[in-house]
Amino acid sequence: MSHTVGIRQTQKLRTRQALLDAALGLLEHQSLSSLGLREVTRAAGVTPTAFYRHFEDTAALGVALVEETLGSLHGLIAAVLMETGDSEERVDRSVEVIARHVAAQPAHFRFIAREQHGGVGPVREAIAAQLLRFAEEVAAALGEEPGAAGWSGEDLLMLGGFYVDHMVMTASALLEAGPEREREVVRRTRRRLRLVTIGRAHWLDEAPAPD
Amino acid sequence: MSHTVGIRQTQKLRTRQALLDAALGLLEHQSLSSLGLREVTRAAGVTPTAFYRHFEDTAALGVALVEETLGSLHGLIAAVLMETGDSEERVDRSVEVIARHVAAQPAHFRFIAREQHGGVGPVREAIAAQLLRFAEEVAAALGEEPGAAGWSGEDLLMLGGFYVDHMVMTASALLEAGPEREREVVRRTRRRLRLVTIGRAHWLDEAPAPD
DNA sequence: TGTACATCAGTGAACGCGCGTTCACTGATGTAC
DNA sequence: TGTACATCAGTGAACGCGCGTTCACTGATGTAC
Repeated sequence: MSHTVGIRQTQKLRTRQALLDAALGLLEHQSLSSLGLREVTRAAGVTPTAFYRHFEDTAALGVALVEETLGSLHGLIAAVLMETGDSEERVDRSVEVIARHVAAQPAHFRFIAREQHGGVGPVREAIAAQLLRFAEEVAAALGEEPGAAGWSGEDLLMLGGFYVDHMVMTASALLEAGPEREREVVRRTRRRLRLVTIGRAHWLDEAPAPD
Repeated sequence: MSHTVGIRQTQKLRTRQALLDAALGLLEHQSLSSLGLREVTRAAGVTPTAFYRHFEDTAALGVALVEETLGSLHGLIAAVLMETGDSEERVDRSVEVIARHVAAQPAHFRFIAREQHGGVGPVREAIAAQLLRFAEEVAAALGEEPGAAGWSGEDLLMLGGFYVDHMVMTASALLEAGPEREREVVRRTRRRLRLVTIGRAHWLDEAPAPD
């Protein structure tokens, strides 16, 4: 009961991680819906039957990969947005942070970009749920800013979702571009976000009818 | 030589279309990379070997589907953007046009959204090429507007790409939402585009340093 | 128009292969006393 | 601490199945004369 961890559990978690890592590697060049169970176990160095000790099927493994990629990121973007400095600085910092994360874990983000609209329902839903949480976090962070005075909750969420969608889009574009075109993508993304920043500054002056 | 069409060619095209239609139907619930050749021919009502008379493999069929979906759309969005009326009207019209097209051919657009970042390289490239053409067309249309005086070619292309990316994003969101949440997605999309419109109006006043 | 030959879209049998899943098992780890 | 039993992560053989691709073919359509 007062066990530290347990050799058995440690080893089990190690195998589980080996399966996740092997799958992630294979998913760089294919979609989850075509990923084979045997293919994963072969790459992980275990027998096909061992797979069932960890996941019901490859879809369940996909959901676990979503958690691994996005679960630890909560709070990060919102924190950057709440840093001191003017809007432009903060936007630039955000883009930088995304670019760095994508460069550090390219396979994880490629997986998210690929499966966000992929053929495996449970994985799509897991990604959508995580991205919604991000949008809410960003909306809350934006709501703290002086410039957000007078903004409705709905508009803040619209804006938060806008930013999150662009982060995903940017991550995907960075992966597609490769290292040599990265600067170009970063530059374009900054300009797009600057456009949004300018729009935000004049939103209340030229606010639309409530529709 | 002065043949009208040729019975043989007519029938061949009919079979080819049956393969494309069958594939599109199957792709509503799976990705191209997991689509089987036999699966397609079974749904189309021909033998597996007949497939090879039309496509080298399922990737080639995917590229053909990209052409079928996006090839006929060129000029359409640009035309809407060049209509008379103020910015807000034109934006609303654009969203309407997208929503109508997506509602009319949901399977085609789901395919594009799914495969834009999917596991099949040639298809990803075909989609990227078509979307770049759209971005250039939209940029050219925007350049014609009085409000675009003073904009650099690069910024126009940035903006055109921005709009195109959002069209794809919107199409995908509409499909994910289903008919009952469609109004909500349309409303949110309009607000996002309005934000961009406001940003555009003040872009030159608050233009960034050339970086 | 009629005939003889060429073309070629689609057929059907056959192949070897890797798949997901089942089952009884092994042996190291965990637990109770 | 030592022993006897329970647990359970991973094994290895076996299964039936659908896959992509090959090949020689058929018979309707096209063409040359």
